[in-house]
Amino acid sequence: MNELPPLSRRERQIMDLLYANQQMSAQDVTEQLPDAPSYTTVRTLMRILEEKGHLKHHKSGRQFIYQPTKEPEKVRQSSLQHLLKTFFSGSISEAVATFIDHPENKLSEEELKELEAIVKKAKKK
Amino acid sequence: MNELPPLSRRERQIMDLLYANQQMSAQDVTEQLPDAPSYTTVRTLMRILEEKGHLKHHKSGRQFIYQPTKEPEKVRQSSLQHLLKTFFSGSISEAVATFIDHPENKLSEEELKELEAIVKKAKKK
DNA sequence: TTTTAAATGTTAAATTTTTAGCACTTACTT
DNA sequence: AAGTAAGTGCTAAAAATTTAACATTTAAAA
Repeated sequence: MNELPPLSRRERQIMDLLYANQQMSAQDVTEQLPDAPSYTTVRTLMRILEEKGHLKHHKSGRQFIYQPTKEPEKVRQSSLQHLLKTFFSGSISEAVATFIDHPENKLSEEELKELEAIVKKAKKK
Repeated sequence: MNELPPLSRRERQIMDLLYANQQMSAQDVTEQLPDAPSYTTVRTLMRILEEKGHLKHHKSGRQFIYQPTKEPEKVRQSSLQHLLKTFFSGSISEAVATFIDHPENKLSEEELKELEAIVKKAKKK
């Protein structure tokens, strides 16, 4: 299973929003979509995404609340892999280095602690 | 400047290859493209990408060698940002954690060292 | 319970993307 | 220098994507 064919431009934009927000109505998506088309259009696209198996929905009041079907963990993992392969020679540390290079991105206290823990744990092996 | 409209499916696939490989002929791309169409088709797409300003080329013998126009550093940065925002609540450490969770991804000696250095440097501030 | 506003269902046109054929050019080979 | 294989230029059809109008249903309000 898995290995659905790649998404179109709009489909990708919509799925990205859904992954970031966990669950959204067509309304929500319409509001957040860059260069948004009409509400009707967004609904059509989301219905298609559901037909293709990328989204599912349940009802809340009279509206449909959509969410991604695939396990977030797996999608995160494979998206990260793809990014690393495409832009960072597959190296996670190179990605972190790039992140920090950017002046706007400072590590929060919390993130720093978490990174330290990760490094410590990895060193044990 | 910047802010070119989002790429189509095939365009995205091709640009990803170009970012991963720095420079490629249409031949190279045709070989590596998933579910590849004909060589002629790939050439057309790359010409379009050049027209849109995403690629440039120079000649080598009789063939065109293409490469991305935008500064790799900027593209890396913004792709990483987008991924973090979409899948990791914007947190780089969460991404690293996810990376490590996956059994196949162990940190190489080198990567571990680099991560340590990054953490150390960040702690100074 | 009736009304009504807000949702979904259905359908189809417009546009963009994707595809590739054929003509032409050009750098190698002999 | 002529021939040829390997490339590019140009063009257009086919397919997929993107768009949205209009009809219908449905839950909430009066």
